[in-house]
Amino acid sequence: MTDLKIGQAARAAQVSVETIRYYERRGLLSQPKKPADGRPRLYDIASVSRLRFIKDAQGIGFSLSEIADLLSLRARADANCRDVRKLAVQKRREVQERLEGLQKIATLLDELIDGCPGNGDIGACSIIGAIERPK
Amino acid sequence: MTDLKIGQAARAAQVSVETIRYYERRGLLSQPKKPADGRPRLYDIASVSRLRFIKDAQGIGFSLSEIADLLSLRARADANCRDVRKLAVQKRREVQERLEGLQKIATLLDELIDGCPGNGDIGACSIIGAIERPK
DNA sequence: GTTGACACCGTACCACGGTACGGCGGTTAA
DNA sequence: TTAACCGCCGTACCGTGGTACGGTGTCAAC
Repeated sequence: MTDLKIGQAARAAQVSVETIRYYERRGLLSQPKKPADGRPRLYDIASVSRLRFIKDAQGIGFSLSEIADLLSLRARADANCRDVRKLAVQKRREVQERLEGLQKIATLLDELIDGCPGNGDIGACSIIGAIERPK
Repeated sequence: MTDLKIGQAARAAQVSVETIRYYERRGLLSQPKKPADGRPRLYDIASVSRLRFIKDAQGIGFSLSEIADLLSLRARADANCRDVRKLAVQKRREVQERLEGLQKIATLLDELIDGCPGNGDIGACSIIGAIERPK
C-alpha cells in the first residue's frame, strides 16, 4: 500500500501532522486533492521523501525559502536547464562560504582544546587568546 | 580615545544601537555602569571586539545562547579549566556534524551542477535523481 | 533659546518555523 | 451505540533574534 493518510505520512517522514500542514500552507508540499467523498487525503511515497529532503536540508542550515528554491530546481528541470544550473551554482557558493566559516570556527576550537591541558592549571589555558584577540 | 558612546561603539562593531541593548538584556554583553552624573555610558574596545565575535560566530550558524556558552569559556578560564575544555570539545563535535552535513549538500549540489549541461537539453539534466531519489 | 543629535528606557512589533488548541465529522472496534 | 481515534480546518500562541517607536533628558552649535 503506497498511499498514506496524513498521520501515517507524518510518522513515515518523522515530522508532525502540523508540520505537514504548515509546509502545505507554505507551498513546500502540495496538498493531495480530497477524494470527493468524505475520505481523507492520501499521500504517496514521493511526499514522504520530499518531507525527508526538507528536513535534511534544514538540518544543514537551509531556510524553508532556500529549500523552496532547491525544490524548484527539480520542478523546473523540464523548463529551463540554464536557470536551474544557475541557482544550483549560487547555492553551491553559499554552501562553500558556510563551510569556510565553519572550518574557521573548528580551527579556533581546536586551538582552544589543544591549548588547554584539561587540568586546573590556568596559565597554560590559552582560551582568551584563541577566542578573542584582546586589546 | 578608547572609550566610546553607544552609537560610536555600534558603528565600530557594525551593529545597531538596539542590538547592543538587546545583547545587554540577554546578558551577552555587560552594560557599562552609568557615570553618576547624567553622562552617557562608555564602552571600551573589548566591548567592540566582543560584539564582533558575537556577529562572526552567528554568521557561522551559532545561536545566541551557544555564543553565550562560547563566551563563558573565556570568562570561566580562570575558574575551572576542565569544564572549559569539556564545553569546547562538545562544541567541536557539533561543528563537525554541521561540517559533514554541509559537505553532503555540497557534493549533492556538485553532482547536480555536473549532471546539468547548462543548455536546454533536459534528458541530460540529472536533477531529479540528484535531489530526490524517487520511488 | 532653540534646533539637532544622541543617549536612555520601556514597550510593541516583526519574520521565521513551527506547535497547540478547539470544534466538527467520520470509522472502527468493544 | 458509544468511546477512541483519526482527519480537517481555522486561529492562537511560542521562542529566537532582533527592529521600531515614543517619550524624556542632555549637550553643542548657531
